[in-house]
Amino acid sequence: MRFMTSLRFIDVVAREGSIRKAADKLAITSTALNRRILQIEDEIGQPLFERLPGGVRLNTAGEIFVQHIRSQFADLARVQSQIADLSGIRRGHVQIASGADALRRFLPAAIAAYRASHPAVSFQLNRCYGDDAEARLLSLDADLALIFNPIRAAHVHVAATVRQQIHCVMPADHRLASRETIRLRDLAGEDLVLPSAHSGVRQILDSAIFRRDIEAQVILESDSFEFMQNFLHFESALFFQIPIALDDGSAGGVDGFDSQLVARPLDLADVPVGTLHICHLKGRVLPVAAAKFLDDVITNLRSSYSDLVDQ
Amino acid sequence: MRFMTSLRFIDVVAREGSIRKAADKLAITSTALNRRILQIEDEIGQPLFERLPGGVRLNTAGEIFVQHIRSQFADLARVQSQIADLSGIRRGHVQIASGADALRRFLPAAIAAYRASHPAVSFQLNRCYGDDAEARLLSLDADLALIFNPIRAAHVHVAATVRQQIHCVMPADHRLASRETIRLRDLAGEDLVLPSAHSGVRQILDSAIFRRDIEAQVILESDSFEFMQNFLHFESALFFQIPIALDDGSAGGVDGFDSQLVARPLDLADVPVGTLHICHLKGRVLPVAAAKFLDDVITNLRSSYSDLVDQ
DNA sequence: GTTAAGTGATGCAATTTTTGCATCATGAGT
DNA sequence: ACTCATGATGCAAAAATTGCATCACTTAAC
Repeated sequence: MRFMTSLRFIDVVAREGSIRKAADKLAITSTALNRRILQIEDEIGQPLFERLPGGVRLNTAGEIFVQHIRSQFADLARVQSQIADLSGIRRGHVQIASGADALRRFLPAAIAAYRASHPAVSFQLNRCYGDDAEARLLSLDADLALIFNPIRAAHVHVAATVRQQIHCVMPADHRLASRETIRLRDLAGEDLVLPSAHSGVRQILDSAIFRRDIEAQVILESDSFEFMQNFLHFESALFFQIPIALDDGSAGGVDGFDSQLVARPLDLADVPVGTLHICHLKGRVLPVAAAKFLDDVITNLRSSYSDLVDQ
Repeated sequence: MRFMTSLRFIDVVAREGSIRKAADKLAITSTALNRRILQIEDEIGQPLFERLPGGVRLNTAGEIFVQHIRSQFADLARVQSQIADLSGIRRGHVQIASGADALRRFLPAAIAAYRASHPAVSFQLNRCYGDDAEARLLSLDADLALIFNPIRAAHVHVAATVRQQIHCVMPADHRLASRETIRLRDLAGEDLVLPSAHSGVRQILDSAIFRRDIEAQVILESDSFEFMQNFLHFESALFFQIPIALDDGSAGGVDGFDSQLVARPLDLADVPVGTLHICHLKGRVLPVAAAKFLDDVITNLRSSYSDLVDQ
């Protein structure tokens, strides 16, 4: 898109924080890039960047303008996918920011199913925590976000939510494996494997465990669910996930280990139910591909979980 | 704005329906313009215009794209006014589509009052009927619309409404001038001066009068309220307006005639109350100037009319 | 202090892009 | 058949963009 070049350049400079670095990335000289920026600033009538000794940084006007630029790019993508839809083939690119939970099992299956009927649609998945995901929505680096977390930012529109009770995962021969539900007091003396501090699961667990002053040993902390789950086959411990991150119905674990692990819900009396939020930026018209994929996701979730709430 | 040139060109071509005419208007050769369009179409990957023997016309893809272009321009205007606001002075341009009613007295006063505190804001007023106004909002040729009419289009957001009872205007010495309210049956045998068929006032009157089969003589029909009102000083007749089009409180008519005319409301039992809608395009972020002016308008209306309903 | 390494800005020449002229091909109206 | 309009295209002139070399400046390290 020739006519967007200057705007794209400004976006890159804003991200890189330096004209020279941005120029490298864009494969042009810093001179040319510098002049394009000066020209735009001249046309706007006000500088967009502060010149610092170590580079450049957006000023307030620049923040406003760059946000405009990003929304133009996002809208252009929507227009293109809409135009492509006219010729029958759905093209497009869907960018998703998701927590590790939904990335494990749910999204791979959902995306594959969608691509089966729309092979010209490509996807980009970025794993991130709640704050990141919301920032990505705002900067239009993500079309959709799946966050197991309270939503903080006002600019996020929640398209649907699923209530997800935290489950305790353990080897099938663990002494707690026979319980229907796990009480927090049962965790006393146990070895725990916990997700890292930013995780929504962790935050719920922390507030529940610390409030009750349970004495449990945290032997391992990781941001990789896969690592933690596999670790359990070598050392007996407890770790925690929400249903969407577990195999739901599909017989046999992906990695061949899962059959030796069982998941039991934490008792609702001890640990509040969490909520998975499916969101996009408020007020935004999504590209066709993203909008339809969102529909599919909600449909999938509705068939898998009774606790789906549209909003 | 150098970087918007090609897009602006496409917009003009779409409006003119001919590359050559658009080129004239843009003060360039048709060759250059033609090539820019071919280049954009090449980048989009699909033609945007149908080539007809008498010129060009947008195809479906073009409709989508031009709508995108217009929203880009509108959003750029918003960004510029927002950036200008940072430096203390509010700059901007507010485009208003309004029926003749509000254009008479209310908008001149409202705009003058606003400009008194923000002299760097310019205005463009276009008089039009309901359908036009809604189309202008959609094509982003208008930021705000004041329509005395039912709203038909789904893309319009109604920021506020004011109920306005139709008044009958007559010479002060008319036989009906002594009545508190005018009944429709009083109009039998009278000479009527009616606004033209597209007018909201006319539509309400038509359905009320025709339903009751009143035999009144329509001696004059015009789309100019000023003409109709002044006509009454030369020939005795009845004509109709809503309060916002009449002098509200300001002593002495603008044209020096008004003191000899009186307005009496039509009885609510005969003629339903109409609604003035103050609207903008749904989902749109208005430029600062337009948003603040809208606030002012609503504040003004609230102080003048008790029947204001925010939405 | 002094130096070195990073930054953005600027004059000038080479390059690329855009523009305008002349012209062609096509279709509608007369 | 003719005229008048339209958009498309080859080619040369004009304009804009780019890259090189260099300047002015700040920070960090020595």
